[in-house]
Amino acid sequence: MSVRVRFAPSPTGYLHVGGARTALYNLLFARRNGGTFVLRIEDTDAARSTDDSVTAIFDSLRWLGLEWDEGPGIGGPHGPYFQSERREIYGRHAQTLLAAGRAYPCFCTPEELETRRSAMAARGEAPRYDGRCRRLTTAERERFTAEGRPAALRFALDPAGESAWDDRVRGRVVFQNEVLDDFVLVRSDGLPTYNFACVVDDGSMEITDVIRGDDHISNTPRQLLIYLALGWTPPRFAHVPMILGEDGTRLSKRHGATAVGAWRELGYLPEALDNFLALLGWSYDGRTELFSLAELEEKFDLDRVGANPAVFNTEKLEWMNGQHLKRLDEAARVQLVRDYLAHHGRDLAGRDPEWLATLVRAIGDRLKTLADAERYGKFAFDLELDMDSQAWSELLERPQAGERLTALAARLEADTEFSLASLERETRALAAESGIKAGELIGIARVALTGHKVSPGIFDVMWLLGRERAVARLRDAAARWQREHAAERV
RNA sequence: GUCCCCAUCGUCUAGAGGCCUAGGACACCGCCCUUUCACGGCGGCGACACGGGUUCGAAUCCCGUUGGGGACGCCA
Repeated sequence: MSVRVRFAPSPTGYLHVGGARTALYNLLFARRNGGTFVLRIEDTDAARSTDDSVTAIFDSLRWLGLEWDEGPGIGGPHGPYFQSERREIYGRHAQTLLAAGRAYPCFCTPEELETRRSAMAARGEAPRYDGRCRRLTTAERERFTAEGRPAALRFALDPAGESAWDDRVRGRVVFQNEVLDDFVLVRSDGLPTYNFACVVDDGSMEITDVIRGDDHISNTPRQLLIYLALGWTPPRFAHVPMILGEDGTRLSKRHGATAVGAWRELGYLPEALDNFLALLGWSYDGRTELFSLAELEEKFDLDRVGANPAVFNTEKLEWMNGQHLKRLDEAARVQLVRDYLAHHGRDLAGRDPEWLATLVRAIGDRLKTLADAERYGKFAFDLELDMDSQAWSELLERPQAGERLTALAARLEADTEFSLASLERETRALAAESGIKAGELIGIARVALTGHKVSPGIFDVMWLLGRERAVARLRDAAARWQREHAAERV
């Protein structure tokens, strides 16, 4: 039987990195095995599900390159792919269980259940359903129903025996059925609960392998029981470990950027994020770390997914993003930078394409994220210079900096060629004539031209600014230097 | 509290009884390259949680302890 896997997010927020990794593993497993990757939206909780979330999840998945083969917008033989549109299907299977005596109506109200639960907790007992409605006589049931009391449907659990499975990442996992209780299958409003909907859907969609976060491990025995009660063969399960925040606790909002969209905004590449996420729990050979999505599709293997939780390490992601950026050819890199800058409010429409290409080339490997293009290109984008105060006070300490900047300004003004080569020639010649090292002159020029101690190569900087602006900035800095020195001496 | 899961450098990991004086990567620290930073090269720091077994031999297998995580909802 060919492999069928699914990613089944509930649309109650943005796609976060944990979900993205689960989706990625499912897709990789499907691709590697020539299988089908299904997307299903688990929106049975009407109060918390939103259309915006659905859209955001689709966007993030597509951005990451995780295109589904079957699901919303694409269709397929097992639709619909929104749980909210599958009520009749759940109802049908609920009837089957009811008729078979594997489920029974429960008339307990949420308030009653809550009261009993807290009483049990106070006594130090595990909070479980006490089975009260299971013991109702037929007459009582009929009476309650006639009274119009709302009923949920509960699973009639046999506490004997155990539920176990061979997990593809953890090996054999065993639960004694007696630790479970008569859990709810269908809520009194007629909507299925997660466990029930999940089994009905995975079963009817012919899912062969369920790959999900290990926070679902304790749901698995219940789901197994439902499969059996329905007379279905359960899929294979693979529970992948959670992704934790830097402090070792479950990743959440307070850990900063956790949404896939947030990383996109920060200038990260989808392939870098895929690569990084894939390695959070999976390894190829312990040495190779850089993979494109295509390479992951070819090499991913569930057998090499570890069982221990992984901390999301932003620094490594940044490094990896830089590596992916480096591997791009220049045209692609320039295009990404252009799009990113435009998206973040930089109007580059009037710029010569070659100018931006030169900027990107000049930034070179400093580009770890697309946001670095803004950081290192700011000196050239803005008319006004953004002077770093630390850099300036250091410049102030350089002997004769004012005179040297003035002299450099004169050289540049006279340089009719104004090419990378001529700029370098003129700058080095001036340094030689002044009896100082080129590095000294370049250092002060860098601060004068860019306002920072770190920047792209200085000749690129000059060229990117153009003669007029470069000369003006050198003169401005020279004047300020003289002024502040004069003031100091007084 | 009950149940389940996990346990190798700060972090991600390799390791499936001898190849391990435990390998790689990020981060960090030196040195080299160099106009700075970054990139690249070289080197350094740095881990088998603990205690019992099993075995000629254990990071690897078993048990326990400790620590961490998760689940105990008419949420998913």
